[in-house]
Order: sequence, then structure tokens, then C-alpha cells
Amino acid sequence: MEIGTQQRAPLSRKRVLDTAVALADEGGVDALSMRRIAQALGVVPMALYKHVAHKNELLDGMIDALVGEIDPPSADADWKTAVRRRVLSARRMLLRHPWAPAVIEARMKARATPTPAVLAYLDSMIGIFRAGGFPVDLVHHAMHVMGSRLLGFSQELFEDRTDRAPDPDAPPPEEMAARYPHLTELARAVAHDEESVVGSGCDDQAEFEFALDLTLDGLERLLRTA
Amino acid sequence: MEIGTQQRAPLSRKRVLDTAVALADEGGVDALSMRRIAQALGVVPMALYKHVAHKNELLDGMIDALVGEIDPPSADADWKTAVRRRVLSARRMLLRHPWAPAVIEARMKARATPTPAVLAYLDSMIGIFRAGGFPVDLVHHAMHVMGSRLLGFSQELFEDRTDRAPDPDAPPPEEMAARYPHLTELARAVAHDEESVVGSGCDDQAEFEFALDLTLDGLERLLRTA
DNA sequence: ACGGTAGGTGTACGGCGTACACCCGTCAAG
DNA sequence: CTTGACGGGTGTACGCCGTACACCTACCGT
Repeated sequence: MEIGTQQRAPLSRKRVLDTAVALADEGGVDALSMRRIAQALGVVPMALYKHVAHKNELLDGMIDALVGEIDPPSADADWKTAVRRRVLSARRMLLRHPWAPAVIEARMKARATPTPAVLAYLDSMIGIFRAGGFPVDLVHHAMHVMGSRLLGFSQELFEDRTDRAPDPDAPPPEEMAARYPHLTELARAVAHDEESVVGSGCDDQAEFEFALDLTLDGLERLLRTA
Repeated sequence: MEIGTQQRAPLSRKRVLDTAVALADEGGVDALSMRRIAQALGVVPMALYKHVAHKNELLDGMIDALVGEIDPPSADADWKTAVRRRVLSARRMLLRHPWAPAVIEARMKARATPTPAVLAYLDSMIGIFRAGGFPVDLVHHAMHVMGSRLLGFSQELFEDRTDRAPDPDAPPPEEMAARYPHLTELARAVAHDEESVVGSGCDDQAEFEFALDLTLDGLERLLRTA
């Protein structure tokens, strides 16, 4: 009855990971500190270290949890649609967790081996290609060609940033137009093209699928001539 | 004559940026702190703030310096080889500064507008496509298709990591083989394939160019049918 | 009844980015 | 020649970070 003595649910690695992901989702990865995670769990910072070795291992765990969210390969589909579905599922996951690409990249570079879930993901992706009749060295090429798209992100260089507060020292539009004529032309064309759509006038999802399909088509052509 | 009173070369934005890049090159971006940069310059940390507004602005400056290293477009070449050369030049720059992709990605996500040098790079890249006869909306697609490859990195997920000290808790090879059969098959095939080559047996440069060419071929086909 | 152990606590250290007050040399205006 | 503003380097201090280390406590099998 006494609220003061009421004990919290016990900590666990999963609970730590989950709140860490939640915190990153709402505040970005910069807002993720051991101290904040602990606070969110109503616990003292050092308590976390009974469940994760250190912050990097926590980040690895978060990655693994996310990669685990990606749909398993669909059994009844040709390689092309199976790959397509899987990649789009990965992308959906990443859109739910925008901080993830950076963390995945950083941790991948720092570790000797990718995390287990990533290994499993890559392995089963290779399996799809193999089952689709790709010889093993063509699969190797294919994995490189897919590059970052394999994991659903393609390093979008111009996302919709119109919601951002503009840089205070940003040059005025007319100067932009003079200095970057081609960029301006393209931006204007894209904006006019789909003025009915709210937002940037650039459908990122469509562009992602366009690029993905172009890549898959290229691979298909390679497979046929091999 | 007295060494003690010998005055250092005066600080400047350029000198700060240059030593920052040098420090990052040799120690990775994690080893880059205002305090260390100051120390390398024989100066007190706060002195840097007379030349850069804050650390993020310093990172922006570093990016701009690097992007400025990329070769300008070759005037006398068809669009395909012009793009190819430029992208490969970008890649060369990034191989010199392995920490750069992560920083570029992080800063791009944080800023409303890319840094000026990046804008100029993108603008002139668009210019190449336009000069090659691409209609503006096809250029738009092309830029998305190129994705991260535009900047020379394609998020290499499996680089050569054989030099890394193996994870102490890494599963033994036979367990790897059992758990990730396709990955193992591929790794073995690649290793055997080019056993004459020292290193991982996977020529990253060749793979990058392979993927780049496949993409450019796809774009060329689109251009012809447009 | 008792020792071990798993899990939460408290304190402390060194490093970080950077706000703010200061100080000193140079140089233009009076 | 004096003066005062100002650009550029300094010193101190604050609040945050990750985490080492000692501790305390509640539960467990013997």
C-alpha cells in the first residue's frame, strides 16, 4: 500500500534496451546517455552496467533489436520480389528509428564482426539470391551493388528539410539561384511537378523504390547473361 | 634567440581546420576534441573559439575543406565518364579521410542546408547530367539512384576487417558456418577466388566500380528510352 | 543458520564543450 | 603623444558525460 516502498519492476537487459530505443526515438541519439536511460527507468546510472557491459555494447544491442524487427524473407516469392520486400521492410524499420543508420554505420566500422542479427540478416539475404539461381560470385557482386540499400538506407542527401528552421546565415534565394543554377532548376522542377502533394514535392519513398528497382533490374540482366 | 619568447604562427580559421583534419586522419573522429586541437596548436582551448563558432561549425568547415579536394568536372568528356571520374575522385578523397562519411552524414542530417562546398558539388554534378542531355526530372531520379555513391561512399558493410583483432567473444568458425551458411559459403568463395591477392580477397575498389558502372548503365538505358 | 551471488547504490575521476570575464598588443583618431 | 577601441589569446568554472570501484542488501541452496 505504501507507495514509497512499492518496488519497481526489476531491470533486465531487454528493459534497458527498450527504453534506450524509446529515448533515441524521441530525442535522437545525442539525447541518449546512460544517465538519462537510468532516470527513465527510475534507477541509478550504474545499475545499467549490471545488464550491459558499456555504452557501445548497449548500442550494439539496440541495433540487434531493430534488425530483428525486419520481416523474415517471404518463402513463396521469386528472388526479386523477396529481396524487394525485405529491403522495403528494412526501410520501414529505419523510418521508425531515424537515428539508426548513423549508429549502425558507426558500430559496423568499430566492430570486427557485425552484430549477430545483422549477420543473420545478411546471411538470409544471400540465401535469397542463391535460391534465385545466382552463382556465388555474382551474389558477392550483388551484395556490393546493393550497398547501403541492403539495409534500407541509401544515404539520402536531400531529404525534405523544408520543415527545418532555415539557417539564419543562409544566402537569400536569388543568390542561391545564381550560385547553384542547376540545383535551383532541379528544385523548382520537382516542386512544380507535384505541387498538389504537401511537403517537399519529392516523394522519397517513390524515389527509393525507383532506385531499388533499377538496381534489381540491373542484377536481373546480369543473372540472365551469366 | 630566446626560445621561450619565440611566438607561434598566429592562429587562423584555416590553421584550425587543417590541424583538426590531420588529427581526425590519424586518430579517428572520436579523438577529435577542442582541447586536443588546441594542444596540437600550442594554444589554450578557448582560443579556437575566436576562429570557429563551436564544434559543429568546425566539423562543417572540415567537410567543406574535404569536398573542396574533389576534382572539378572534366570538361571534355561525355556525361558518363565525367560522372564516373568525379565519383571516383570523391571516393579517393574519402579513402584518405575514413572518418569523413560519418561526419558528413551526421552534419547533413543536422543542418537545414548542406554546406556550401557540398551544394557546389551537387550543383555541378547535376550540371554534368543536364549537359549530357538528361531532362530535368530524369536528373532528379538519377541523383536519387546514385544516392550515397554520389559522394563516393556506398556504406560498405563488409570491409576488410581481417586486420582487426577478433572479438574475444566471437563464435568459433565452425559455429559461424553452421549459423550463417550462406555468408560462409560466400566468404570462402571470395577468399579462394583471388587467393593470390594479399588481404581479404575482395577488391573493394573493383566492387565499387562494378556497382557504379551497373548504376550508370541503368541510367544510360533510361536516358535512351526517354 | 549461513555463505555466495545477483542486482541496485554512492562516490568519485577524468574528459568533454563552452560561457564569461579578463588581459594585452596594435593601430587609428584626437 | 595620448587614448581608447578592438582583435585575439588566456583562465576559470560549470554542467554533462562514461564508468571504475567499493558497498550494501535480499535471496538462494546447502
